[in-house]
Amino acid sequence: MVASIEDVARHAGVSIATVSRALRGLPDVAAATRDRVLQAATELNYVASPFAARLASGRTTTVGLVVPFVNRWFFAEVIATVEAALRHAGFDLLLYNLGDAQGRSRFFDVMPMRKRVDGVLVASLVLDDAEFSALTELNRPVGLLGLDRDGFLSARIDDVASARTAVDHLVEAGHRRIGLIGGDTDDPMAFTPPLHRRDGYRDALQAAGLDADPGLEHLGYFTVDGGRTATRRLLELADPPTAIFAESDEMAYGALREIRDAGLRVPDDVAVIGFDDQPLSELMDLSTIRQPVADEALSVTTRLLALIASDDHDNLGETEVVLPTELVVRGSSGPRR
Amino acid sequence: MVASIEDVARHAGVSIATVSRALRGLPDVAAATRDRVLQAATELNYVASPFAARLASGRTTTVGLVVPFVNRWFFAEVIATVEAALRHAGFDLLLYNLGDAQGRSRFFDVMPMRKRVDGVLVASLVLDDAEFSALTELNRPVGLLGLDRDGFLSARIDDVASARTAVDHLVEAGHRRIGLIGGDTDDPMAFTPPLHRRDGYRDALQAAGLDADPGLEHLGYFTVDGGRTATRRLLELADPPTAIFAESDEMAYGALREIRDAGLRVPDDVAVIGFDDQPLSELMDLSTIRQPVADEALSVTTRLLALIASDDHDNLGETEVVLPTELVVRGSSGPRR
DNA sequence: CTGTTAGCGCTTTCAA
DNA sequence: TTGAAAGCGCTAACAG
Repeated sequence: MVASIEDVARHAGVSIATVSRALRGLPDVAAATRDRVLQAATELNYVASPFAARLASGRTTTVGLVVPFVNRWFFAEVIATVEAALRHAGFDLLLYNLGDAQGRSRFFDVMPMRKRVDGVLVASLVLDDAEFSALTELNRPVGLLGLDRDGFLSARIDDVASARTAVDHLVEAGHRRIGLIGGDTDDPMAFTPPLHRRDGYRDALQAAGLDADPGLEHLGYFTVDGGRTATRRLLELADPPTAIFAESDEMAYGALREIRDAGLRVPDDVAVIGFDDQPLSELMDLSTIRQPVADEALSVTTRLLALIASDDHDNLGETEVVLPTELVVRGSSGPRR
Repeated sequence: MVASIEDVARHAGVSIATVSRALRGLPDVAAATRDRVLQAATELNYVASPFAARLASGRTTTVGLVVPFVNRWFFAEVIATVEAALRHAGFDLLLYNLGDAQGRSRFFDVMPMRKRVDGVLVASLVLDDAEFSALTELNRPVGLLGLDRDGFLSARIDDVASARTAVDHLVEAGHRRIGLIGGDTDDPMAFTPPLHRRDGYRDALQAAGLDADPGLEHLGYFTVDGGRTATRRLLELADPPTAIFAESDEMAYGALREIRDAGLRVPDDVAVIGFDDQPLSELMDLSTIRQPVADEALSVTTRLLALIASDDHDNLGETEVVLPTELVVRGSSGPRR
């Protein structure tokens, strides 16, 4: 009922091999022949069965994208960008969402991507050695997003330096007690930002000659509610901070709300800076660090596709790309009064 | 280098047919034989090549999910839910993001899903007859999310009634001039909510005996910025509304901001109600209509998988499921002063 | 430039 | 309950 390559061959009066060549745009096909094949294919509404092609060629024209979340801003942007780039290149996108810790261990255990992708993209996951091994054993090019590792393609921002920029900004505004709202670095679902942004925060304090006060660091779990709770704790301190650095905009939103609910003003009583520059942050008048998510995703996807297309999968070319971030100063971080 | 079914057969001392049967859990395999095969497979770290299996069986164990956006709350929730359900059932998720109008027409033209999925899920797209035909011609079960149509599985909420509930709520609070911030119903990327929510708005006004004033309806394009702009227009009216119904929470966020920037208070001067109940809406103290996105997505995915598993693809069973929404009253819609 | 042919690695009759 | 064998619909030598 649905046309196969044989139907097209018969229709065009050529062999199936010629059909295959013509349709894939291979060289060494006479223009006239190619036209005839193309027309036959169109008339029969033919498309090649991807599975037969994959089985015969060994190529899957599919890339697996592994993410820890899909419904968070950063990852949604990544998915959108990668999907578009793959579609453009004629590749399928197989999406793998790890979900929770259990899903994560099952994933690396079973490796559902085995035998079904030409390459893999992993977004912002803190991977242990066993997980890197599992990835390597796929024997396919791997691209990392938001982290890097020797021997892997990657694109990321400098989270440490960027966080430091954020905190430096608060320091320059005259703040001496600066709170941190971060992610859980021990979480089995840990992703990369919490680690590095916290380091940047600590670096900045040290550089400014400020004491690191563990009481000023609270967990916000990268959620709005987490940000609120952490802020409440910070405000309850005997000597509360006059400024807060939240490792994500979401947590910063929670902070803004909690500060105002406490009857305090932003930035006069407490200044706030976030990280990401989500679209809502402008609305919230939130100072933040802007990161070029789409550029990161596009960079590593493009290089991954090139690597897949090349015959030498070990010649990575430009391996580790670090993209610049930008301090965006808005109303939430005005100078200290 | 990587084990094939033959290696397992040799290792277990059986034929490849038996390996195939044992590994897929088919009946009529002696327990002892099955154990031997399973052990051999484990030892060799064997997994079947999905493409060979698909070619031979005709089944793809893959579902295509078509969305107009991936980085909006509703769709991100849908993707997360569908991905989890498919993974649980051992299915792959092939994600198709339409992107823009051009991408949309190319998509339905080329139908990249052809020959690669067992079923299709389409989320909140306003489809024309040609597009429905393209879907039907795939000859695969199709599930619709956020819309329905005769002969297709679907799960949705009642957007008309829900919008009416929102506007009724404002009417009951004493409002007589109620603005609408909606989506573009003529947009080629139109998705379903704008149409129905506007109808619900108009129904509610009519039921309350209020005149429909076209000047009170503005486009917010389902974005925060669009919501701001639309609100500005509404506030500039000679006789501005005392309440605004935004067809999405995002647009409502923009409205809240714009109202306050104009020096007005919410809800005393202008009340606002949104639609969706995104996580941020609680933070914003935004009244809204809560819709059970995950339930919708799970409902249609489950039924789609059942349909795929059944041999009679025309026996849809429970076809059209409508899930309840809930009015969530928060601070943005207090009684009119 | 084009055709012939041998697989790719499974599933599925059909027989035993 | 198991095995033999015929495909599934392509791609990729190889030959001409």
